Amino acid sequence: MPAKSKIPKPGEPARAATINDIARLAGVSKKTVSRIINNSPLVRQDTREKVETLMREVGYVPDPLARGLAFRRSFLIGMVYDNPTAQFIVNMQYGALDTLRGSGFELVVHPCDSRSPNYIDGVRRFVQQQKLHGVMLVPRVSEDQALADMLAEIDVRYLRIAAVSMDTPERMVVTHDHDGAAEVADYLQSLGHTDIAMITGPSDYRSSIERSQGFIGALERRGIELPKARVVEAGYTFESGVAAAETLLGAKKRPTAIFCGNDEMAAGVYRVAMRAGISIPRQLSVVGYDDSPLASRLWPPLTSVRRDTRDTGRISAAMLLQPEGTPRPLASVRPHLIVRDSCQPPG
Amino acid sequence: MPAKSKIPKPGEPARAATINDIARLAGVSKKTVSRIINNSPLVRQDTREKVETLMREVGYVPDPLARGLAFRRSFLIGMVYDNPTAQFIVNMQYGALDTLRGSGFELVVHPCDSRSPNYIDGVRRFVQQQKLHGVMLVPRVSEDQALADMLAEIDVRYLRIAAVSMDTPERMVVTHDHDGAAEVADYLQSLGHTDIAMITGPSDYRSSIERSQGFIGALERRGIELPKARVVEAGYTFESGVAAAETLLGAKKRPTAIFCGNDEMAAGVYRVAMRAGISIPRQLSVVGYDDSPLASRLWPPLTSVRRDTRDTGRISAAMLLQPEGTPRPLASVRPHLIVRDSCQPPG
DNA sequence: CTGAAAGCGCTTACAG
DNA sequence: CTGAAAGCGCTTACAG
Repeated sequence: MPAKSKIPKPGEPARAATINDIARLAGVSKKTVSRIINNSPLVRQDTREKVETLMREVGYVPDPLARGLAFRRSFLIGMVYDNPTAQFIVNMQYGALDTLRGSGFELVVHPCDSRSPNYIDGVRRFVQQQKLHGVMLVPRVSEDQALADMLAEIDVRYLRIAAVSMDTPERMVVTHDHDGAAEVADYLQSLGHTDIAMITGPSDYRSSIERSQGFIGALERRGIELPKARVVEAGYTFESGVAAAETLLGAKKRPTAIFCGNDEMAAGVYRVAMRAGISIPRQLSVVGYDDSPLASRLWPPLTSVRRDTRDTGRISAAMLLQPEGTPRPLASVRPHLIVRDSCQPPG
Repeated sequence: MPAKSKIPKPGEPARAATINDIARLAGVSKKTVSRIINNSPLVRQDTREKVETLMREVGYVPDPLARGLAFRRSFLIGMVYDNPTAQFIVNMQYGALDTLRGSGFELVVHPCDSRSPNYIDGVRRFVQQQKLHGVMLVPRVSEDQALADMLAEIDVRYLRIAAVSMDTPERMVVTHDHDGAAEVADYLQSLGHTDIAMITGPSDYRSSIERSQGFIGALERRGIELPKARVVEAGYTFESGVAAAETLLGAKKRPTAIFCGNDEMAAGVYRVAMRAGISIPRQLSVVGYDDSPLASRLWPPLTSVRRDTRDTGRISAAMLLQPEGTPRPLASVRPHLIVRDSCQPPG
């Protein structure tokens, strides 16, 4: 045994306790302490209690760096995303941290550009170098099968948040955008609208496809057909919403209601309507998706589909912390319509 | 020496190279490799080049967990904040990651509630358990001297982003909110406004104090006095902006221009003006602060003070990566006014 | 249920 | 300028 001074000399800063200190003070081997840290059942109940009390008294917390080195895996959860909506990202982070807090795990963020050709390489380096415990994949990167394949190949746990299931249940949290959009269709139909339009997000986004199909399908079930000219694809941005609205509202006969694939594009519709002197909701009803802070800042306050992003983050992180191979049903979060003042029956 | 098989058997997953592999392949000791990793000058140039080439070929990256354990310090930068504005937080994260990317450091986020009595304890645990390399303190937590004192006491590097300097230069990035607000004053005066009002943020926020004093001081220098009744304190939120605007716009004689301490509160003024039938900018000029996405979504687009948050994040992270004790002048980012359509000369 | 030995992949003294 | 030994604080086989 190397002669190591265990007693800090007076005036010396109090060194944080280690597993050796706990073992010595409790009169057990460090292996037993390790078993307790890792919740092994192979410890007598009274031994466990004695040691746990001691750890609490001393304020002992195992060093994640040392554990990580021995485990070959850190105590970090990565969040990978490529999303322009700040509030969505922040809520997702809050949610993940709600469940991580107190668990000894921390959240490492990794925004990226999924249009860049080597972004998957960037994620791989991130995950491998940091030996991440698991990765949360947020839309739209969550929809990228090549990314998921890469992660599976290097054998790292990941969780995909997406509009529909596209992986094994233990790797998915499904947000049911289809149903959220269908609820909008039902609402507009119930108000009496029949000449309805939609501004969709990019057609290579799964969320966008689901919102469009959910909306159009539900209208059809209620006997309302959406002509091709009433569906305009845009880019989920304010500017693209403006352009799409100009097309739609510049038509000889204007629709009486527009459903937008997100709130940003709905704000674009507001802008064009304002400039053209079209009154919302008197002459035009508008619905968004996201229920972002923007929705309630606009005038009139925008009716929109809320998704509980923070809860999605909570659930996702919890699934990543579960012991591997835990069988479980598909996890879901459900959107719902928040009715404000941007719709009324057609004039 | 333990007999360890260095050659992976065929079919075995290729184990990542370690410092031992590099040392053996290069024919030097691992200590020499370590010196190269850590940029020690005590290595002959040709040795360095030979080893660096090898590392590149093999794709060797030192394990941050092992280095962290030996250094007693991780390769993680923490970002601590308590801020309701999602875009601000996200931009700060982007900025920090701009400089962290490729450095081997990663960003760990830690939102918190500075009103909670034990939040400082929470930050301490976060910093100590993860053995963070450094911490970025974003407003408003950056203004909390008790937090900074705690971090100094446990001897961890931190960096404070704040409206004015309140620490040693190597620990500060100053955002000069005073000057941003003064620019607004000059602008409104130049348009001819004399009956001006201000909605301030909370008086215990340094940013709020600086914006108020900067605004009021600049007006005074131009001969315009702001009566007490024209300055209303609010809470940096939309709702508080609505309440403050009701007070200001309900007065017998309305001001012709209102400067708001942030865009959220300016959106509140828009809301009240809209409901009261007061036309912006014809009957009322409005200016915000932040230049958030909201500013350009509102109608009319809001004139606002832009702060380059992403750049602030970049600079802050860079300062945390610098070798300790690097002398340097005070770091600054400067705000500037973005003129849109929410102001005109008083009618 | 418990423990002694070896190892995870690095760095820090200490020599030379 | 370079290296052999010991250590950072944990866990994984392997024994008992």
